Amino acid sequence: MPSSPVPSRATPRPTTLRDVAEAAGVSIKTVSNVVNDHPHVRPEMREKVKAFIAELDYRPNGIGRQLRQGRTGLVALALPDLTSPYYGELASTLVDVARERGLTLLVEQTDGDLDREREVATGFPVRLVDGLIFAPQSLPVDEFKQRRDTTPAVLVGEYGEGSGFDRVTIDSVDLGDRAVRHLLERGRRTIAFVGDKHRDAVRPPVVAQRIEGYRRALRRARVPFDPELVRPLAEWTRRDGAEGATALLRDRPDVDAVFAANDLIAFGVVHALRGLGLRVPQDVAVLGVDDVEQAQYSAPTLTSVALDRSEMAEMALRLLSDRLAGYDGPERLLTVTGRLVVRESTAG
Amino acid sequence: MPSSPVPSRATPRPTTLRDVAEAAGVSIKTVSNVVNDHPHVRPEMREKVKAFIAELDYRPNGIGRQLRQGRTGLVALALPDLTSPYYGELASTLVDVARERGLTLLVEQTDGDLDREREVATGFPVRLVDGLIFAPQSLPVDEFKQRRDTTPAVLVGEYGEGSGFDRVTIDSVDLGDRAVRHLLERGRRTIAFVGDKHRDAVRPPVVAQRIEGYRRALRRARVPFDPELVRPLAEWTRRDGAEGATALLRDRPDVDAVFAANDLIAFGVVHALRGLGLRVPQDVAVLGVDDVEQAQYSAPTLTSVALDRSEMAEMALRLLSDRLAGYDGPERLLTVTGRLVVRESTAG
DNA sequence: TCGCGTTCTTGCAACGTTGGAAGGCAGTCA
DNA sequence: TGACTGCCTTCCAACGTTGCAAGAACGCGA
Repeated sequence: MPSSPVPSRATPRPTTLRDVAEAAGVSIKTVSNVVNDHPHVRPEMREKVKAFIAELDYRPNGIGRQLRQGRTGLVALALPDLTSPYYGELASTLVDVARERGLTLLVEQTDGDLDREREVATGFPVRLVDGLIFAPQSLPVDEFKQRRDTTPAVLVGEYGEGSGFDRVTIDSVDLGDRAVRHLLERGRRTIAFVGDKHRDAVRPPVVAQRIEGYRRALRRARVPFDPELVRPLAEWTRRDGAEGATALLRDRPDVDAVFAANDLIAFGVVHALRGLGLRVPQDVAVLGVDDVEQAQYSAPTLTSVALDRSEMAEMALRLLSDRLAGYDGPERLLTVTGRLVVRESTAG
Repeated sequence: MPSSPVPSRATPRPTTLRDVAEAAGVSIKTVSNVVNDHPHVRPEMREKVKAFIAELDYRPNGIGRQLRQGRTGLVALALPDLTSPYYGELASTLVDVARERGLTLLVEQTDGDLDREREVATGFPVRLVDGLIFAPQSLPVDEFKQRRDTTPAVLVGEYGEGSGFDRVTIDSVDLGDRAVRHLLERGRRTIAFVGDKHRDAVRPPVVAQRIEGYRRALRRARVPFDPELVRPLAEWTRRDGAEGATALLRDRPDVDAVFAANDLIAFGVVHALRGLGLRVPQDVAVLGVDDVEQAQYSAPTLTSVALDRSEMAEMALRLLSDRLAGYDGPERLLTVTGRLVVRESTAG
């Protein structure tokens, strides 16, 4: 009994070079030459083959091509969390810039979790990407240094000093200094830092640097450093920022300014202060970092230190592209500096 | 003269099955059997090979494997923009859910641009992904319907009625109805809709549905529909929301409530009202859609219609996984309904 | 008519992997 | 000792593509 050939709605086998070649009555290689605009094909033949390509909707199979060429055009982007506006905006510009360079990003979220970051550093269990753009939070630098995976990697963020890898970094000491100097200039003297963090009893570099900048500004202004004003948070979120501010004001009702480690924390802080009946900026000034879009629209609008995300994206991809193109020199470091954007939350 | 064999710091060729096989003195296939936990390998041999795998840091080359297996485990995610909190949060959960299912997402941004969306629909010029999750904005459904690419696709959002594709959709008529009913219940009568939009003189379905819900609620309450209260915006952004609100209040100083098409617009509206010296909610109540995280922390906190992003992500990946697993039935539709979350911006 | 160069086209091999079939070996039983 | 069995290992082919080398067709001049 002949099997009834019911045409399936299911994915038929996609068209391959061979199909086009057979249809056009030429060899596979000739079709390949047409697809890749290689010479040695008569114009009329070229046209003919192109017609068949269009008719059969042939599109090269990336896998075959990449197997042959040894590269995929894929780059892994590993960052803590796409939902935070900072990383979301960074990822967004990275996707665009990568596209311009003919690369496609593939996204991994680590949640800043040590194990997940370790996996990323070790290398994905299956080799698929040509490169890695990585924004680690918890991973000890020494561990990353011993990475055996040989695909080029670019580190983004304050993390990675001494790792030997290309980096796009932020001068967060300077950033903290500028932020706190601004608050001091506005006459504030009891300035809290909200967003201290520890991983295994060590401050991640981003935290250490922002606190160092904070202390540097205080020192210059001869305002004594008060450890009680440096407030820890479990996570840099609005929620924890709000909780942290509530605790801060219970312990130290005398604070007149808050330097929040990022804008999300700052939003949480403002929210909590409002709940406590305190006015921003009259009673307490608040300043954040990242200058996320929302900072221009919050009430009050938020003073923040802006970091140029598209510049960072450009830099990261330049570093990576050079490695992919074979650059084999010593690691390179590009640094972004913050720009203070003054708004209502620190007025007066 | 012998060439000096300077060990290059450049990417050495990664370890392959062949390397491991040679090192261990067995055949390639035996190593492959060990890697894939296949039978017919003596335990001691298995251990021995595993030792060499670890020593040489062998990890299978994804391309070779996928070429053989005909699939990549990659899924393209095409959405307008990662920076918007709604899409950022959606992408974030999609990435996580996909990971659980052994899939990796590869991100494309369309900016809601017709040409970019057309490219996505047509299929990427190089075949690389097993499936597509797509949130279109501008593409006419008829055009998508004629898509020749045979990789399974799932549409996310109000878009896609009659396309014949699997969809995860939002009941935005119901959503608009609930939102406006809430405003009516609070005694508001002059309710504006901010966020009308046209593409080629046609409203995208998301807009059409929210406006229909708005009108339905008015009709039920016997409040006459006033076209002047339906306000167009070029983009659903904070900036345009603010501009739209300014224009609205100039034309119609009598409005007592704004139903914003999404939360970003709502933030812009609140910002503009504040600039005009109007109080929210006393003078004008404001309500948004999406219930982004920030809605809980803005001042005033924002009433919004929540959409369960993780439910949507689960649904989208379930639909897609089934197709990848060979499901070949008719298209399926899963619908998410909104949940009103009442906060300060519509109080009193 | 032949040889030669040019232009176009084809065949072969290889990238790294895995399924299936075939091969080798040791042990068991007659 | 030989045949058989079962286990372990190897060999072969194929996935779709492209670089290289070789082959075919053609035109032109001698």
